[in-house]
Amino acid sequence: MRRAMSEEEKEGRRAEILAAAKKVFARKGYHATTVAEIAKTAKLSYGSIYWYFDSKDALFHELMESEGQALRRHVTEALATPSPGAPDAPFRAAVRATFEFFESDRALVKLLFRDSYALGDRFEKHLFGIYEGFIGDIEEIVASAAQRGIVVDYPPRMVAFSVAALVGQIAHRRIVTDDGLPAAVVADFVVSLLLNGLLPR
Amino acid sequence: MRRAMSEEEKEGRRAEILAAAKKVFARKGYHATTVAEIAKTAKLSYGSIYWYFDSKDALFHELMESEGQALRRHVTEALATPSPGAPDAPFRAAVRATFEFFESDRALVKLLFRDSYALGDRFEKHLFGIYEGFIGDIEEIVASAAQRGIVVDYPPRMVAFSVAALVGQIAHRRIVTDDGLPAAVVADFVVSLLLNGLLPR
Amino acid sequence: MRRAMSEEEKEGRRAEILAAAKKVFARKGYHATTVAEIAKTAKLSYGSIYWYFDSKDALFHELMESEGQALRRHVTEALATPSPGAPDAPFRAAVRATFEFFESDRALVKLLFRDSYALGDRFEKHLFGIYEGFIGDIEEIVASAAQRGIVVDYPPRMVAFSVAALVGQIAHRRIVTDDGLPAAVVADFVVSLLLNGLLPR
Amino acid sequence: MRRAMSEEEKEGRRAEILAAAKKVFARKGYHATTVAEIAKTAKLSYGSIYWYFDSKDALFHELMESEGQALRRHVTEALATPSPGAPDAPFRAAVRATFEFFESDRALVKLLFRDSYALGDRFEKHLFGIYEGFIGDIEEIVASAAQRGIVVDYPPRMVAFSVAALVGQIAHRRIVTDDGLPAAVVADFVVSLLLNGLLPR
DNA sequence: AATGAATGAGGATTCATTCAT
DNA sequence: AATGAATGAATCCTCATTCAT
Repeated sequence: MRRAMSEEEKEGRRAEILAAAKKVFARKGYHATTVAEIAKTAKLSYGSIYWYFDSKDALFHELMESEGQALRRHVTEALATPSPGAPDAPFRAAVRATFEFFESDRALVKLLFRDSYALGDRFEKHLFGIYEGFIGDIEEIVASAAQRGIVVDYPPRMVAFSVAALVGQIAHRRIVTDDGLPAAVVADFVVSLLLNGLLPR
Repeated sequence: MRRAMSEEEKEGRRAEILAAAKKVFARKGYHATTVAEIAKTAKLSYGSIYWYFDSKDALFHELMESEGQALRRHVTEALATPSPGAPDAPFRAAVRATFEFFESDRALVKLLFRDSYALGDRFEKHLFGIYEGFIGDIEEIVASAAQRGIVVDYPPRMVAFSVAALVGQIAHRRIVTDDGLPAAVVADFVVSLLLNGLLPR
Repeated sequence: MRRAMSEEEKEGRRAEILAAAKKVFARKGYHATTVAEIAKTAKLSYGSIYWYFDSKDALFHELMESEGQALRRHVTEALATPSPGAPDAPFRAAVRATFEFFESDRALVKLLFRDSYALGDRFEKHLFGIYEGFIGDIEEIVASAAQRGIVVDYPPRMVAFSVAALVGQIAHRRIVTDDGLPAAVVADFVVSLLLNGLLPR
Repeated sequence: MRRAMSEEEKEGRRAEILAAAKKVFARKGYHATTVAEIAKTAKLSYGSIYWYFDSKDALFHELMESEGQALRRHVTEALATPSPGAPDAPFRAAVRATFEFFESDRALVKLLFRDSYALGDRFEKHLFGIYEGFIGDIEEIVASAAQRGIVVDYPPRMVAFSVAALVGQIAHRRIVTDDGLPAAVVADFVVSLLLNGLLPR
C-alpha cells in the first residue's frame, strides 16, 4: 500500500496529465485523441486517468479552463507593464501580447480555435464561460478607451470579441497554412487593422 | 421511389440528402450526427444514404463543397451588382453581402465555422481548398483596391482572410450567444471596423 | 410491354449469367463476389439476376452443378474414345483427361477446389451430390479394373476419390503458385503416381 | 480477471481465445463465424477479443499459424522416433503420423482444408507461407529418399505436396461424409497408395 | 494509488433481396 | 422482362469507462 499523496503531489500529477493531454489534443484533435494515448504520453497507465479526472470530457474542460486562465494572465500582465506614450498604447499592447502568446504556444491555439468546437452543445456553454472571461478583460480596456474617445463607440463586448477573434484566427491560420510571413509583420498588420479600424477618424 | 430516376431526379435526391445532412450536422455537429439520423431526416432508410454517397465522410465533404460554392456565388453576385458612389463601395458591398448571407443561413455558419474543424487532418486539406477559393475571391477585390490606393498595402491574402474570418466569427457568435443586437448594427460595425482598419489614413 | 421470352431465350440468358458468375467467382471467391458485379459482368442490371435465379446461393449451386456435369461429360467422352493397348489404358486416359480438363479451365478449378468450401454446411451436402457423381464415374472404372486384377483391392470409392482429389489439388496448386513445370510433366507425374500406386505389384 | 497478468497468463488467455475460435471456425466456417460467438465461447465479452487480437482476420491468421506449427511439430516428432526396418520406413512413418494427427483433430482438418480458402487473396499468401513450411518438411524426406533411389525421381516439391494433399483430402472427406471405414484401413490405403506410387518399380 | 483487463454501448458500412414502375 | 432505388439485418470495430486486485 502506498502512502497517501499530498495535495501538491496530486496537483502535480494532474498538471502532468493536463500537459500530456494538451499535447495529444493539439496534435490529433479531441475526437481522434484516445484516453489511452493521453495516459501513455503522461507515462501513466490506462485507467489511472480516471483517478484524477472524472471523464475525458471533464479532463478536456479542465484543460480548456486552465489554458484560458493562462491566456488571461498573460495578457493582464502585459497590460500591467506601463506602456509609455500614446493614449492607445495599452490597447496596442494588449493586442500584441495576445498575438505573441499565441505565436509562442501553438498547441494552445489548436485547442482554442479548433478543438473547442469539437464537443458541440456539450461544451459550448462552458467554452463561452472561459472565453467570455477573456473577452471581458479586453472589454474593459475597450470600454475605458471608448470613454476617453479613443475607440469608436460600438458595443464594447462586440469590439472585444472582434479583437480576440481576429487575433486568434490569424494565429491559427499561420499554424495550419504556412503563410511565409515573419511574425512581426503579421503582428503589425493585426495591430494596425484593429487600431485603425477602431479608432475614430 | 423504385423506378429508374433521371439524372436530375437523382441529383434532386442527392440534394435532399445534403439538405437533411446540413440540418443535422448544424444541429449536432459532425461527430454527434449519425448516418441513421440523416437518413431519417431525409425520410430515407438507413442504407439508402450509401446509394448516393460513399460514406459519411464523403457526404460531409460534398456538403461543405456545395455550401462553399453557394457562399462564393452569393458574394460574387452581390459584387456584380454595380454599387454607386464611393470607390470603396464594392468592398463595402462584399463585406455586407457576406454578413447577410451568414445571417440568413445559420446552418451554413455552423458548418463553416464549427464543423469544418471536426475531421482534423482528414479534412483540413480539402477544407482549405474550399475556403481558400472564397478567400481568393476576396483577395482579388482587396488587391485591386490596394492598387488604387484604397486599401492599405498589406499582403492581400492575409487581408482577405481577415475579412472572411472576422465576418464569419461574428456571425457565428451571434448564433451561439444571443448578443441582443440587431443585425443591421452588427453589419455596420463589421463594415466600419474593416473599412476603417484597412483604408489608409 | 415486351413479348414473352421463349424458353430457349431464357435459358440463353441464364447461361450468360452463369458464365459471368463463373468468371467473377473464380476471380474473387464466393464471399467477395457481389451480385452487383455478376450483373455488371453479364451486362444486366442489378436486380435482374433475381428474375433468373432465386438467390446468390441458388445461382452458385446451379453453377457448380453445371460445371460438375461438364466435368463428368468431358471425362466420360475421353473414356468413350477407345484407347488401344495396355489394360490400364482406360484408367490412364481418365486421369489424363481430368487433368487436361482442369488445365484448360482454371476458373473451374477455382470453383471446385476453393469456392466449393465457401458455403459451409449450406453447401456441403449439395456439393457432395455433385462431386460424388463424378467420383462415381471414376469408381466404376476403378471397380472394373479391380475385378480384372489391374488395380489393388481397396474400397473403390475411396480409390476413386483419391484420384479425383489428387488431380484436382495438383491442378489447383499450379494455378495459385507457379511451379514452373510444363503441364505434360505434371500430367505424367500424376498418372505415374496413381498408376503405380494403385496397380498391384 | 482484472489485475495485471503475467506474460504467461496473457499467453494463456490468448490460447483460450484461439481454442474457442478454432472450435467455432471449425463448426461454422470463417465467414459464418462472428466475433461475438468466439467471445461467448471463450467466456469473454465482445470487446475483450480486441484486447488480445487486432481483428477477426488477425485472429484467424494467428490460429492458422499455430495450427500449422502444431502439425509440423507432430510430424517432425514422429520422424525423430527411429523407425526400424525397411529403408522406406521414415517415409511411411511420416505419412502415417500426418494421417493420425488429422484423425485426432477434426477441427484442424476443417481449418486447413476448408477455411484456409475463405479469405481469398487476403490470406493466400500467408497460408502458403504456413503450408509451404509443412510441405518443405516433407520435401526434405522425399528428396533424401530420392537420392537413395527409394523414391521416383520427380520434382520433390510436387511429390511432397501430393503427399500432403492426398492425406489431407482423405482425412477431410472422412469428416464430411461418413465412409464407414476404420481409420486403420484408410491409413493403410493412403500409405500403400503413396508408397507404391512413389517407389520405383 | 495504480494497473490494465474486461465490458458493452454505439455507429459505420456492406450487400442480398425486394418491389414499384 | 427489366430496371435500379430502397430496405434493413448483420457485423465488425472503437473506445470511454469500470473495477478487481
